[in-house]
Amino acid sequence: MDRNAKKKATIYDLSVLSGSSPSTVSAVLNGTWRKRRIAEATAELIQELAEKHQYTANLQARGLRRSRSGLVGLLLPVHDTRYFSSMAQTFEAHVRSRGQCPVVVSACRDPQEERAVVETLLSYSIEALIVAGATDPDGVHQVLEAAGVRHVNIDLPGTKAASVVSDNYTGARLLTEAVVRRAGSSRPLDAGDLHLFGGRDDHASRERIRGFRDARVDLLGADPDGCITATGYSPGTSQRAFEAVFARDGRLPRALFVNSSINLEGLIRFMAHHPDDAFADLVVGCYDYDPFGSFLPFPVIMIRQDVEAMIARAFELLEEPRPAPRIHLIRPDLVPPRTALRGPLDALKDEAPAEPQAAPRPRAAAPSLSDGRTATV
Amino acid sequence: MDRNAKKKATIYDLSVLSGSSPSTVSAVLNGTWRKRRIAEATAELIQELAEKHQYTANLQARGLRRSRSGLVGLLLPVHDTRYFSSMAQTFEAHVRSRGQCPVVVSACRDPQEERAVVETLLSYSIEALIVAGATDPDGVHQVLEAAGVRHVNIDLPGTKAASVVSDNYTGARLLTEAVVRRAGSSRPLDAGDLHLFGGRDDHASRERIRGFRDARVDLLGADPDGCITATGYSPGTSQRAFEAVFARDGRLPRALFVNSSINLEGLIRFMAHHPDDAFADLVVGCYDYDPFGSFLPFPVIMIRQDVEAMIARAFELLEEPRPAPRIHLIRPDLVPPRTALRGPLDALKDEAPAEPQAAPRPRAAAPSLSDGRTATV
DNA sequence: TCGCATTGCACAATCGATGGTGCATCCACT
DNA sequence: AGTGGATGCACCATCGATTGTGCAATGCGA
Repeated sequence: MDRNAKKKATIYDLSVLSGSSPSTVSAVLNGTWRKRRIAEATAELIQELAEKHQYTANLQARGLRRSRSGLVGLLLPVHDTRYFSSMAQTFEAHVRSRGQCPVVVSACRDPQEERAVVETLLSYSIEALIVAGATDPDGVHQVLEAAGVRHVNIDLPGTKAASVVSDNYTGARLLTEAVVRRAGSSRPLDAGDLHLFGGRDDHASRERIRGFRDARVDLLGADPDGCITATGYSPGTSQRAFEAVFARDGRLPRALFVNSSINLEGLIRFMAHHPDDAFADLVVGCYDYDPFGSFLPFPVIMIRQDVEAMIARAFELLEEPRPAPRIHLIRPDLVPPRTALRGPLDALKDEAPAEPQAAPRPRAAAPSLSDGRTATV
Repeated sequence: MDRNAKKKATIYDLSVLSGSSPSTVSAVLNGTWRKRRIAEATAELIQELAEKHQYTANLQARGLRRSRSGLVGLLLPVHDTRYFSSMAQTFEAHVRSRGQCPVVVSACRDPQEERAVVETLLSYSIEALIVAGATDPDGVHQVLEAAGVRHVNIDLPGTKAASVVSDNYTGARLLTEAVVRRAGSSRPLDAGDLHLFGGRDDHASRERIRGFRDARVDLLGADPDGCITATGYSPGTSQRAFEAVFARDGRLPRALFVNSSINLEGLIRFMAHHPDDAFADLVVGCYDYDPFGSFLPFPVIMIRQDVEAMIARAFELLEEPRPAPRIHLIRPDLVPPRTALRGPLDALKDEAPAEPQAAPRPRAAAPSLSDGRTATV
């Protein structure tokens, strides 16, 4: 209640209380006290006092002194995608299990913002950083290298640091093949019936486009122009791209390769404005897995990037003293339409009552919200 | 390249280089130099040197000295949900626009973890914290209050700090009404045909259940027992709950109120194992909006919590010197089936090429992945 | 009882930035 | 020349924790 924020206890407070010196207190509380031959009794006393006064170390001071912070960072392009949010979820679990503190920040795919965010993290003596989907991984690398901070690219590779990347070429081939097979099962598919939407000029998009083209040549015997539309990673732009093609051709292509779930959002925006028969025949392949995206009213074949494996590999690389700046490919999985996969949330302990329970009826008509503590906007 | 992480330049380095004292350098570089009557020429010299040597302040040292860090935190239960990931996205934009550094962490709905995470953040002299969907907001409050750190609950209210919460009662009524209307339009709906799944014993669930019950009585004239199954916020548990009801009744209820998109994931897991006719008649209302969830093959009416408004209000409250510990309700929106709403990603500048572009063909059959820098897993 | 090895701990420097205080210097004016 | 007020900056303590070093007290054997 008091605004007079009671200052947190410090080792100096405890040193006065215990009659020991600050250095002794410090040693006891950070576990190095045996090495410093502190008597067991002294240690116990200090630990009790610490407990009693709710001592917690000032990590800025510790970080300043040790020039390391216990922070491990994940730099994302954006949060609001199941691909990246599952990455954040997985990342946090990994960092926690190593007793460190995860920090997740996003940089909006803006190279300047990426650098700025990394500078900020560096100023907090971050210990390691996973750089996910960075627009300018090498620029970020430069900053991190100069500061001597370990880092690994993930999702989009750089040329100067180790990178963990989905096998986008193989994934795209698989996806294209699956889409062609599915769309061709009703009636023969023409090469011109298969379009790719989404992506920009980044490594992932290039590889996927390459896989798409190769598979199309192999399976449909041709690779006509005008069937690839780069829209960037933006739902709005994607929607407009679909609208444009629809306006031009009077219909959507029968088979779509959608470069990411963000672009798939563009497709459903399009969908919201068009009658169902625009989708009657449609088969979609989509890079990135989204559980609900897998259950749309038309068949959506997805590629699930193996986020768990990618993060695990990234942490292995962070362990290595001098990881080579090469690309580590992780094979993604093809996900048939209407498939509900488990995700990182399933790993959470005790997230729910052990067994589904019938909810108890409220004791009375307790208007728990109408007791004067509420307001409406 | 060098592993010998060149130490970052400090004000002491610059003080030697410039021939001024460290305090002068400090004043120049943090903008207080006019107040300290430093000569313009001195300031310019130091600024040039700083630029040249890429000086960036050690924020841990600054934080230690000033006992504030420029960090603003968001504590989430989980990342991997569009509701919370959109909250993170919105939060970051707000914090950035205030020139501070956003930090997003999750605590897995575990009260212990919540406290621990907050302790950690406190140790970094975090300046303010938004506590979202905390299982034990008052426990968290106690820790924060003791440290004198401003904070606001969001999504789930506490009794001791200001809270910004969706109007869950009204939202649930709206949603229930919409579901009943929709499901009843084909043939009359019986009160027993309407079940609620999901939630646990938290404020949001209680309010939603209250709204659900009230609406059901109003519209269907009864509120039979056994139609509410609390599953917690877990897809797996939800799935099992649907399976159990299905096993018992041989079918799903015709109308479902699903307490959150996490529970809706349980429904699609169920769906993946059952033939389509189990869903022929189904009408679902779901709390939380997920763009893809809105386009499932059966009608899904959703409630979109106004994350933008909630975050905005939360920041207003953080401004206030002593916000009262009351609940601020934000009205959520009813979202008809197959609706694609804009989200925080739409606010990102220049996320894509201005106009959809045809992708250029690769210059050659450049096997950019087969140049020896790759590996497959 | 002397000497030497432990044992147990205190001292003080240090990490980098901040900000209150105070001391020269210079100019203007009487 | 002497006084007074700017002007421009240096000095130093401080934030809290860490860690190398050193010294008193104790124990033990000779």
